[in-house]
Amino acid sequence: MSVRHALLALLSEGPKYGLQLRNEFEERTGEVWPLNVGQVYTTLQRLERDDLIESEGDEEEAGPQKSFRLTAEGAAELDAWLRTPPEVGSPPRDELVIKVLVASRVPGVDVHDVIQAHRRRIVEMMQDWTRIKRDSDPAEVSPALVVDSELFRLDAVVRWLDAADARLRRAGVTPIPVQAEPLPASSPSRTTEVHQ
Amino acid sequence: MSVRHALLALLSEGPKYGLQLRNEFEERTGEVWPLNVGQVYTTLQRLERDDLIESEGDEEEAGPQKSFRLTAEGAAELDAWLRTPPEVGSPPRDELVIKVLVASRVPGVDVHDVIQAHRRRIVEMMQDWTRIKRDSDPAEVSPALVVDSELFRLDAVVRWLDAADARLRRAGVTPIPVQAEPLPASSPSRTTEVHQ
DNA sequence: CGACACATGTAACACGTTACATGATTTG
DNA sequence: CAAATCATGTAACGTGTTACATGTGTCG
Repeated sequence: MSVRHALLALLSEGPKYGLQLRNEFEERTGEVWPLNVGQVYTTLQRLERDDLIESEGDEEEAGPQKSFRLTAEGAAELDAWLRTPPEVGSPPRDELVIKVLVASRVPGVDVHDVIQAHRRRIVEMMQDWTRIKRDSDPAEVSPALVVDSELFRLDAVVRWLDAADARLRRAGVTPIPVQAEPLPASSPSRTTEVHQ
Repeated sequence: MSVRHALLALLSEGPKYGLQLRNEFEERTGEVWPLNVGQVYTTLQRLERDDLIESEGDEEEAGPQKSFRLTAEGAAELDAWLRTPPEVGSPPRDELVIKVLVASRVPGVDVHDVIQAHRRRIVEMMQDWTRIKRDSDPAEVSPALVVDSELFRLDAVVRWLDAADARLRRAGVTPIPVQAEPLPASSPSRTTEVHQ
């Protein structure tokens, strides 16, 4: 739902058209979050369908640069979105957490290897973002905020990986050996051809 | 893609059927991440279509409890997923970051109010999760890992909100006043009725 | 029997991504 | 004029959500 409301917010400054909205969105995020143009148009269609925006086609009938403007309903929706923090509920599923949870029970896989491999990559990413932050214009606030958010997020991931590693060691989790297969005594390179 | 691979991982322990997969998934996440049964079935269909799993319908033709088992291809896919850290690329769009980015330019909205309102809610959530963690069985590793990940994540959000607040103050961002409208001298309670 | 849980599906929808198609306008 | 860029759209696909429909087995 982020794009939907982001478009409403951009339109609160005045009427804009599709490509312009995409460009301004990417400007504000310092090109870190590219936004597909197609999605802008389909989202605009849905917003117009829901009467949150109107197309500025009152006098001029068609032509390129089809502007949209906020309706009163749209302004209210935007206001509610900005002021209302998210409800308490189930957090979104985190792929890395699932990976670690599940890795400890997959035969032939060592969770700690998985954790360390990911930890190394996350640290690399943090170095990349730090470099980007260092080389960027310090006067530009928005991109700095985006990079900051990513750095804080990745830092939390590293901390969690360390905590998870420790917790799993404490619990004595050890790799499950790969199942020795009932080989038919021939064809030794078969892996999972269980079709009898 | 998390569910897809999670199902592969669960199936790596042996053949399972739909409902069982959902139950085991929720068991491991301590009911924090509920998983819709419908999604399990559609995901299983796709996995079978992609030859990553096979249905165990060799002898018995139908009946409830339709089991699936990993194919060699599925085992390889699972292994690759577990060992391969994510590619460096654009991080996912974060709704809260977009909200803050965009709030500073919406007329009549004070970013700092938005930030503080969200900060309060996040702290509340952290207290909730801490309570859940305290009241849960310390021997159960998986749920603790899930709760930890959420606590680390929320902590990072709070830190970012504080950093963002400071950065925006430093940059001297102040609220944009609501546009005084060209009123028709009557009906003073109109808000956004721009239709002339 | 009737109600309830188990078990498998399907339909409709929202959102996101990539890719392609089509005009209009500018510019070499 | 031809090519590039601007601008608007559409199509296909994957993933996720909610809700509904349908059987089957068990238990009071």
